[in-house]
Amino acid sequence: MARMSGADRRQQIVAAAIEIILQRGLAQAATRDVTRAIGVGSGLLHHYFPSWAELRAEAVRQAAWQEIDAVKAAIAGLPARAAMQRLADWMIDDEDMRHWRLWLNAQDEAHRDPLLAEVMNAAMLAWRGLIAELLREAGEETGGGLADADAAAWRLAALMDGLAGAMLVRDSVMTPQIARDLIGMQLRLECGSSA
Amino acid sequence: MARMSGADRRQQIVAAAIEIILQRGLAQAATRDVTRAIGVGSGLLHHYFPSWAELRAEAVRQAAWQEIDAVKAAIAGLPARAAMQRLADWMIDDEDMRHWRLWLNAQDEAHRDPLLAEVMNAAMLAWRGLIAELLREAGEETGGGLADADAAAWRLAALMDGLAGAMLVRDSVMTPQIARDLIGMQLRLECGSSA
DNA sequence: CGCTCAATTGAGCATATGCTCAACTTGATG
DNA sequence: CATCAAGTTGAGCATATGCTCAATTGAGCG
Repeated sequence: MARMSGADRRQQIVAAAIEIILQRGLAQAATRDVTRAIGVGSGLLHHYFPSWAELRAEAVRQAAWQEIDAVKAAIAGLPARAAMQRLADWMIDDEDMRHWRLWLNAQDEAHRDPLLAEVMNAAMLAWRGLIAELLREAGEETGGGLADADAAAWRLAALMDGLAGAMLVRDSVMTPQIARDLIGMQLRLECGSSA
Repeated sequence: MARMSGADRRQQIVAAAIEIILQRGLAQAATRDVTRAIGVGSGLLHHYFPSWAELRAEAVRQAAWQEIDAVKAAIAGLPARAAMQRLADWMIDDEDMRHWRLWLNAQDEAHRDPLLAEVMNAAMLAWRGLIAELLREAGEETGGGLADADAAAWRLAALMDGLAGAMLVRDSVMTPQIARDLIGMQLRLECGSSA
């Protein structure tokens, strides 16, 4: 393969790793898949990442934060209530459930891998923080409500995780449309029945 | 190993497989772990189960239904509202999250394994059915409420899955106590604020 | 006793994995 | 041009996996 600067190569490896992990799952993805995908020797991967566990964790970290940033960008400027709905739609419309596959897979694997646990705890914190902030703003818009935005954010985040998990099972009866409605109803339960 | 009847041996293998899967995770559990655990040759396992995928699916099936039956037994006779709370407590108090580990791991893996998908779809249907039934009964007790018990059951089941997923991540900030409170609040949101 | 057949064995094959290391290539620098 | 460090290679080791198959064991039966 052509020469590359260290930083570029490193980033290319991470990007390839994300794709492979999406295709094979965290547990089945292998270093060889990554090196073959970008056409480099196996030694090169280990030159930039001492172990597969570290590359894997870095791949999940980048994928997770890319997703969080993308959602932030998608809701920027919207009033809080609309932003909340937009956020839910964004998660549901996700092509082929790309991000959910990685997110839930990583959450599951984080049970056995300390590096992944670190990454996921940070990402989950940011994710709930984003939701909580929107809920607080939405509460102010409506004038009254919302006793505990953090608790409501926990419930909404967990609900979305749970519905996504159900959606991911092959031949599941859970569809994006049903999920959207269930989340919408939850929003009304949490914020009061306006809108 | 001592001789055994076919049926007994088969069941012993499944039981051992459940333990191994709990320890190593679905993706990492191996036939050798199972045969070593009960001290039999590798050929014996394949005599009863043509492939690891089938044993694995059978193990998950039995574990899932054992859990559902155990919950049913634990809430038998209780009034619906109390039964709902008991069900939630049962899921949270689960020692070392044994059942949740297997449940969420299987749900995640069901994305790549058609056999597991079949098993999980059936188990999830029964699980939501149990919750929906309790919610309907609880609605009658309280006299009024509960517009859509099936939708509420979806939300409660998904919420529990999501919270359990968060709890499973190493060093997660989610604790059994917080989860219990969040589920309790969800129950009040769904059923109206009585109790 | 011998017969039969289900239960059981375990060496072994084909394949896969993470990671090492001595050697090679190449661009920049003086 | 020579030098040198950084980028890159890939054969190979140790280990692990699912599964096969010819051979062995042993309980029950006439």
